[in-house]
Formats: sequence, C-alpha cells, structure tokens
Amino acid sequence: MLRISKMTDYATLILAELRDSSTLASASELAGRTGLGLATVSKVLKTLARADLVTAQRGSNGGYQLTTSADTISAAAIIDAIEGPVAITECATDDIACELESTCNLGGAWQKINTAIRAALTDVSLEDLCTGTNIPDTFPLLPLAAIKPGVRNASALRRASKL
Amino acid sequence: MLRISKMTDYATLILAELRDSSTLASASELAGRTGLGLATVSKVLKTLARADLVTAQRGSNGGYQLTTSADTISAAAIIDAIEGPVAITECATDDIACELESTCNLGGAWQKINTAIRAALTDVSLEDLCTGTNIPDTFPLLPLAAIKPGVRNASALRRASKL
DNA sequence: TAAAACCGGACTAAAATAGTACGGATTAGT
DNA sequence: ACTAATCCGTACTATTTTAGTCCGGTTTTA
Repeated sequence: MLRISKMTDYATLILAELRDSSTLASASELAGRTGLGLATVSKVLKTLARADLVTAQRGSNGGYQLTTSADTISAAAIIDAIEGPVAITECATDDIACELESTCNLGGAWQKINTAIRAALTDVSLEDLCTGTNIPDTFPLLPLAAIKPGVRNASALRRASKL
Repeated sequence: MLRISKMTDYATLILAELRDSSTLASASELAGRTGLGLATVSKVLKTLARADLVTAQRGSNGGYQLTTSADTISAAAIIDAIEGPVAITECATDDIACELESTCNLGGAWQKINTAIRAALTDVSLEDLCTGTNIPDTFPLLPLAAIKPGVRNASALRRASKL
C-alpha cells in the first residue's frame, strides 16, 4: 500500500551519493557507486535536473551536484520530482469533479489525508533520510490521537505486526 | 504519489453505504446505491469479507454488513484488505534483503516513514472518513516539527500549492 | 426445487512502471 | 579544430500492476 516507485527509491539513493560528494559526479560514476544501470541512473538524474533538485554540468568533466544542501530537499520534493504531483485518489488528481460525486458521500476525506501525509513528507529532508535522524519510529499524530484513542481492529494489528 | 488504488476508493464508498444501512445489503443493492458496476462491487465485497471487515450472509435475502462498527474500522485496515500488506519500498516488502543493500546507505528510512504513515492511517476510522471529522487539514507531526522547522524548497512549495 | 445471493478463481484489457537506445548538443583538453 | 566525455530529449519495448468481467459452484430461503 502507498508505495513509492522504484525510481523514487533509486532517486533517493543517487541523491544520497551526491550528498556525499563534494565535487561533480557523472552519471556513470553514480551508476558505479550505487550499483544501478547507467541508463537508469541517467534517466533519474535527468528527471531530477528538470525538477531542479540537482544541477547538471555538461561537457567533458561534467556531471551533477545537488542544487541546494541536503537539508533543504524534502522527501515530498523527491517524490514529486519523479512521480509527478499525483494525488492519493483519482478524483483528487485534477479539478474535474469525479462522476461519482453525486453518490459519493466521502467529502474529500482521502484528499485531506493525502494533504496531511504530504505535509509530513515535506518535513523530512534528504539529510534526515541519509542520517536516519528525525524520523521517529512512530509518528504520533497528536491532534488526532488526542481526540480519539487509536481504535484498531484485530486484522489491522495482525498485519501491522508483520510489516 | 502515494496513491491508493481505485478499488480501495470503491471499498471506502461501499463501506460507507454499509455503515448507513442497518440491515443486510446485497451486492446489487450496493452497486445501485454507489453507481458502480455489480461485478466490481462484488469483487470488492468478497475481498473485504476475506479480510473480515464485512460479514456475508449467503442465500436468498443474503447480503453484507459491517463486521464491527464504523469507528473500529481503520483506514489502514481498509487499504490492507484491498491492496495487501505492501510496503512503501520494494526492499521492505519481504524479509529478503535487497541486493543493493551493500551500496544502500539509506538505513531503512523509507520503511520508517512507511510505518509512521501506517500509524497515522490506523488512527483514522471509517466513521471519520464518512463524517469528515477528526481529519485535520494538516497533520502537524509534532515530534518532527518540533525538532526541525519544516524546511521546504521552492519547487516543493509550488507543487504543494497546486495540490 | 427454484431463485437469490455469495464464493472462488480464471481471464482479458488497459494502464502504469521499468528499463533501454540513440541521435543531438555542449564543454574541456589537446 | 578535433575528439572524447558528458548531458539532453525523446522514442521505444517489455514487464508488471490494476481494473474490470465472467462463469461454474455452493448456500439459503421460500
């Protein structure tokens, strides 16, 4: 559920390498360091460059570097760059009202959740991802938890424990 | 990014209808009420029944009803039921270590984030989804926010505002 | 016994994702 | 100027996932 694509995963790996590198790193260099295919690394880097997360230098001795420091690049930005600004539900994707709207009695609840998750991901930086800091094992969503003590059913617990 | 499948969306719609119904509701009844195809509704209901979120009554006059009350069914449980216990990254899916592990210097950061999101979704109930209550517009992730004041880059902000 | 309903699984079609390939443009060094 | 290294853009293919449909079987009620 709620998975990020492999490409986004790769992007994180690559960005992490760039973070460790003080100079320009070429696509083939990064391919070597990450163990991924050159073509794939190239593709990811091009996408990241278009999103302005990395800056490219062309020509011989060219390569890539982070546009800004690792603590100013958010997890949300990485996901956005690779996967585009896709929303959690179909009908949240664009401003066209979904055809089921009349029978849909869910007043955009999923969209709200989506926004909330995005906010959470915006507060996690590449630096955090690399160092593993600032990412708590559980995200106590205070306002929610305070209002209703987390009610969980058996199957949810069972699955959660396996995760 | 991070989208739930259409089927999960449908499941929520169907569960919401079941919540409003005091008696058994058949698949065709629910298809009518939601505006979805019968075959699709059937499929979703069967899956939900297997996950024990709804209880089926077979035979003539049969149908479905919620197994427990709407406030004991979590959003996480619904997603799990339809999409299975899939994790946010490939290598988190099973306990087999991913082949990139040696070069992967991301110590399961995505997995942590996944767990955190799951925790958040476990605290949102079907009842919440239906009524729209208890779902704040933003989820202030207190422990995170307290430690580092949300650093966002321009492109993240731009995209977020379009969402 | 017949009709209504769920059950399980197979099946197809469509869409998204992953990965590859290639000709073109840019730059540095010689 | 020439050449090699490198990024750029895009098109392409293959694979996987998702969505949606169908059907034969079982259960229950009347």
